[in-house]
Parts: sequence; structure tokens; C-alpha cells
Amino acid sequence: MSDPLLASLNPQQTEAVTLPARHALVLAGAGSGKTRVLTTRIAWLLRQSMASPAGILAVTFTNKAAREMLSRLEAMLPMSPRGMWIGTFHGLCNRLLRAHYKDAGLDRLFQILDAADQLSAIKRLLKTLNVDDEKFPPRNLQYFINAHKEAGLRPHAVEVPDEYTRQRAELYQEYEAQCQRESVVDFAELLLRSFELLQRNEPIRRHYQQRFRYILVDEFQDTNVLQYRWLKLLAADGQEGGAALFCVGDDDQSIYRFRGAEIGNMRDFEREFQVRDIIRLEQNYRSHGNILDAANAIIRNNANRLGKNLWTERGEGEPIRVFEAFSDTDEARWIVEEIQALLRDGATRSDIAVLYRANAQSRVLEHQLFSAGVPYRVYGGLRFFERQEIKHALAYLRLLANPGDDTAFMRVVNFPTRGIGARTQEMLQDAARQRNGSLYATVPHLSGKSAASLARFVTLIETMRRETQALPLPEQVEHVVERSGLRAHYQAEREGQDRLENLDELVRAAESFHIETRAAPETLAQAHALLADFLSHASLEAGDHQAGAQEEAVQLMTVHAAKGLEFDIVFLCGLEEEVFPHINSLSESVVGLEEERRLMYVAVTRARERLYLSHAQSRLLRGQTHYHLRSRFLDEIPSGLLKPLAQKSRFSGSGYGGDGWRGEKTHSRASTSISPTDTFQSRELPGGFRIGQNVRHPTFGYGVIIDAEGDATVRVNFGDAGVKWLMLSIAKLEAVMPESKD
DNA sequence: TACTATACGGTTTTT
DNA sequence: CCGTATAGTA
Repeated sequence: MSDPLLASLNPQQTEAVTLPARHALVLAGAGSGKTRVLTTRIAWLLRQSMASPAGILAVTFTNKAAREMLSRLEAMLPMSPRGMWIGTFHGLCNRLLRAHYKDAGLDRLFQILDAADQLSAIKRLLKTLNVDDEKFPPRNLQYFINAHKEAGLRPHAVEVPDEYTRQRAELYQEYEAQCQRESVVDFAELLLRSFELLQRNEPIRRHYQQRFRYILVDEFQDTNVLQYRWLKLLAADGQEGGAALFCVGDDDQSIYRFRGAEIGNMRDFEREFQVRDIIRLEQNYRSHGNILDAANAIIRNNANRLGKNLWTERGEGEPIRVFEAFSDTDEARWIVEEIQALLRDGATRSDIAVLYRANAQSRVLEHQLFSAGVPYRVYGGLRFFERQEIKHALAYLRLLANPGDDTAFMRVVNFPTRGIGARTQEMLQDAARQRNGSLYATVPHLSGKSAASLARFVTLIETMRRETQALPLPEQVEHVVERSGLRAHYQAEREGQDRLENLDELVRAAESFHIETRAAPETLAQAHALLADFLSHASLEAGDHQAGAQEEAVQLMTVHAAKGLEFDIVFLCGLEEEVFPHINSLSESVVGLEEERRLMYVAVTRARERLYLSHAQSRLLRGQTHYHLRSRFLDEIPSGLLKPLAQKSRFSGSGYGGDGWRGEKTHSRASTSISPTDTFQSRELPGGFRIGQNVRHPTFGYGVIIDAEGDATVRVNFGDAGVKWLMLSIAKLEAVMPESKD
């Protein structure tokens, strides 16, 4: 009696999928089939008639994950999954607030501020309040506001241990008032506002508590305090009659603590919901054994884990290759050579990823890939809806939907330039503040020379509104792009070609949105709502619309960006102390280091077949050469899993000359053959030591030579043991070669 | 008002 | 080193 739905699941997956209506926590290791379990669980609940589509709420963090779930469900189910609430926290909150905008105290067409909009709103606020932005840096304030919202705290609830905090709380309050006045809502507000709506409006709360019988949460380890409270509220706090909460997550893959993710939620959930069913998915279907062994060995060094050990049936596979380069340039060049060799052997470019800790590291890699003519794609750049031309066009649309949106007003009032300069804008802001009205509404009350140009702008917006209101959405967008002068502006600009194409792409995005939502607005109100929906979509799915064709290319991205992805071949570079683990995390004691280690764990588990780890003796950071010790994470991997690659293997046959790494001659030859821009120092000291050289000292342990004075004294960074000046003639320094280091 | 020179500050990032 | 933000000048 094999059930086709469960046919290819392992026992633990099956157990998770077929649990009765109870709260459950699924600890799903990397590559253990977590999305599969989530979707199959939903399909199973429906098939067993334990739930109707309307009774299901599934929450994810990214739109991509939500879409993935939806499309898998579509393939599994006999019916359309449209009746279910499946989406991101923010998307679902937006849906909730649009449905109950009055009860939530919002305008029908409220707009959503993305992070950049929020920042400019804060800057504007400080300006109108005449607040010194040196004393209250806008970014700082933004963080302050968001952190408190994410903790569920309104201004009056903020703890004020000192005067400075009190002032910041006051600015938080002013910011809220401004948002309310302008009918705009930031990301954190979407969550907090819908949480408060449910909390204080009993009929609405009861409605949703009774409606949702099953709540499923993906990437639960990434939830913040407020998101967890939101879930608790919807699940009626675990009381009898509330929804069954099914949370899937991996504490070892929690890498967003810096933006408020609270791993403690997993333990809290377990306790507060008296979770009896904790299921571990430990069988990994992705990577070979050596890779998993390395990952397990690394993560074992973290305390306070819920505990989990990945295993596979795929066999141990290849050893993990480790390469020590002289410099970052050298490292990049080696990676590119290796990639070219792999491609010659038949590898596919898109199956190869190069991962790094910080975006700044992509430069050298890009340079080498570009020179070698290897197609590559860097992830994490500017996203479609965040491009300035797109934001400008959207700002015009926002003004059509909501003239009170001062952020949008300020963005385009003088773009393209209309002779409305800073002084005029300030004058308008002052007047608006006095009248306690929006910028837009204040314009007609002004007089004087600059008032005329402002009035022309308002007339332009009014005209556009009149001209577009009967048009279908895509034509509205097209019209605005044309009529606002944006198109003409970019046509006149020398390098405006890409921007023009993006504006065309925006019109196409409106078209597909129009088609997907199958909206056929009949009344004016419906047409307005459709425009508002499109604008929400643009704010909430900014990254969705990546410009640029899906070319067959090597994939470059940060480890963060690689979470959830997998590749046959992974290069993880820059494995040096202060780079990975990152210097800023090292100063945050254990918590910071443990998060870095989880990041390392995520990085390693991205690889299916082959993993390369590399580090460089010297690295150019912000124009300065740094000499770092190799990363402690490298040493946390059992040496039996590693295969050190000698410099030798690459110098022979790769055109650099030289015949080995050990010989003293090779040192200078190899390093001088590196490009002239490379600042790698090659001056030799007695005993064959150089700056950048890895060494070992009987007392201080491993270190790296970072400086030298004359021929006799060297400065060595011993990491935890500190930085020391040593006499070469006295100190028993031993050179450590990459292939001999244990 | 618009353009150019200097200072400054630089993890990770989704919504 | 490199982009951004502000100050100063045409």
C-alpha cells in the first residue's frame, strides 16, 4: 500500500509529513529536503481532508521560496493552490492590512517604503525638525526605529536609560507621525501594524484564528521576535482550538542575527507550545561524504546547538582541495585557471560558484574572470526595482495614487530638473510644516517666483492623473514615463541607454502583473487599487525582477546570498582570519564568532561534488596590504579530509615558469611574475623568511610575518597570542609551508 | 541652480 | 581603493 505522495520520502520525512494536527518542530539540515517536506505536508493535509485550502497559512522569508512552494504544490495537487495563504511575512501582512485598512488605521491606498525610501524619509524628517544629523545619524536612527518595531515596541514603550535614547525615541515618534500623515508604511511597520490589528481587534483575530487550522513556517530560525509573536497570535497561543504550528528550520543555518533573527525562537517555540514532535532530517541528498564530514566538524565547535549530524549515502567523494595563494590576485588567478581546466573537462559554467564573505572581494575575481574571458554573473548587485530610473518612475505613479506621499514628491519634484532647487524645496517644506499638510497640498497656498514652478509641477501631476485614470495599468506606466520627461531625459543622457531599456522593462513588468492578477478593473476605485497593488508588488519584490539574461555563467556571490542554493563545484575563497571570520564579528565575542561559523557551515554545504577552499598570504583591502593568518575554520576541518594543493602544480604548465614552491628562488620568481599592480612583497630575510610568510613559534604557535625591520627583526601576528617583534637570530621561528602544515 | 572638488567611511541583507 | 555626501564655486 505504497502511497504515491509519500513514495520517495525517507522515514523521518514521512513522519514529518504525516504528523497529526499537533505543533511540530522539524530540524532540517542543509540539503535534507525541507521544501519537499513542507509542500508534501500541505498536499497530505488536503488529501486526508484534514484541512481545506482556505485553512492553510504557509509563511516564508523570500518571494522566491514562496513561489517555489506554490509551483511545487501546483504540480502535486489536483486543485489550484490559490485559496491558500502562501507568501512572505511581509506579503501576508500587506494582504491583511489591505483587507482591513480601516481597522488598521490606514489609508486605502497606503504606500510601502522600502529601506532606501525609509532612509530618505528619516533624513527629511530631521531636516524639517531642524535636528542635527551629526548627532543623530539617519542610518543609526533607521536602525533604532526598525529594531524597536521588530521587538514590538512603539515609541512610548522604548526604554530610555539616558537623555540621548529619550531623544531618539522622540524622533521615532515623530517619524511615525510623519508616516501616518503621508499614508506610508515601512517594512517593519507592515508586521507591527498587522500584529497590533490582530491583537486589539477581537473579531478579526478570532476570524483568522478560526480560519487557519495549519500554519507552516519555513526557515523558522530566521524569524525575529515580532514575527514569532505574530505567529503565536494567529495560532491562538497554542490554546485548544488554535492552529497547529509546523515550523521547519535549522539552527545551524541561522545567519541573520545581525538583522534581528532570533534563534532562541526555536527553543521558545518548543517550550511554549509544548512541542512533543521534534523531527530531525539528517540525511543529506546533496553533498558527498567528505564535504558533509567537514561541515559537521566545523559546526561541532559551536555551543548551544539543538544538535544534528548530517550523513549521506552518496559515498565519500573527493577530498576537499585547499590552496594557499601569495596574494588575493594570485588567489583569483588560480581560481580562474582551475575553472578553465574544469570547463575544458566538461563542467558547466552555471554549476560552478565562487563564494566569498563580503561583496568587496568580488572585484579581484571579476577582474581575473573578465581578463580570461570566462562569462560570470555577480549576484547581489542593484536590483531591478531599486534602480534610480525605476524608482523615479514609481515615484510619479505613487504621486498619482497618493499625492500625500512626500517621499515620492521630493524624489521627482526636480527630476528631470525643473528649476526647483534646494531653496525652493526648503521653503515648501517649511510652509507644509506650518500648515501641517502635505507638500503637494501646500503648493497652491504659496506665492512668489518659485511658487510658479512648483505649481507647474503640481499641474503636471494633475494632468497625468487625468490622462491616465481611464487607461489600463501598463499604459498608465508608459504614459507616465513619457509625460514626466523621464524618457526624454535619459535619451539625452550619453549613458542613458540601459536606463531607457529598464523603463521599457518596467512597462512590461506592469503588463505581466496585469495579466497575472487577471485584474479587469471596472470602477475607478478598482483601478486605483490595482495601481496600489502594483506599487506594493514593486516594493515587496524588488529583487524579483533581476535585469539581465540568464546567461550560462560562473556564479559569484556572498555566502549569505548562496543560502538555499547548491552547486556541483564550489570555490570558497578568502579563508583568512579577519576576512572569514570577519573582523567585526570577532570583536563581538562568542556570539559573533558562532554566527561566522554557521556561515562557514552554510558555505561548505553548498557543494555537491567538489569543494575548493583557498586563502591568501597577503590581501589588498581598502588600498592597504594586509597579512592575515589562515582562517581558524580551515583548521577545524580534519586534515584527513583535505588535500593541500601545492603552488607547484599550478606553476608547472600554466605559463608562470618556476618549478616548485619550496625552493628559495621560486619565492622571488613566483612573486615577481605576479602583475605589477600586485603589492605582494617579496624581499627576502635571512633563513628564507618573507613578509606574509606563515611561521610557527614554540610558545606563541602559528603566526604570520607582517613586517620587518632591517634583516634582523620581524613583526609577527600570532592571532590570539598577539603581535610580537622577534629577533630572527634568537626566536626559534619555523617556516610553515602550505603543504606541510597540519 | 547646477556642477565640480574634497572628505568620509566603508560585513553580511530580505522584506 | 572607490563610491557617496556635502561644501564650495561658476
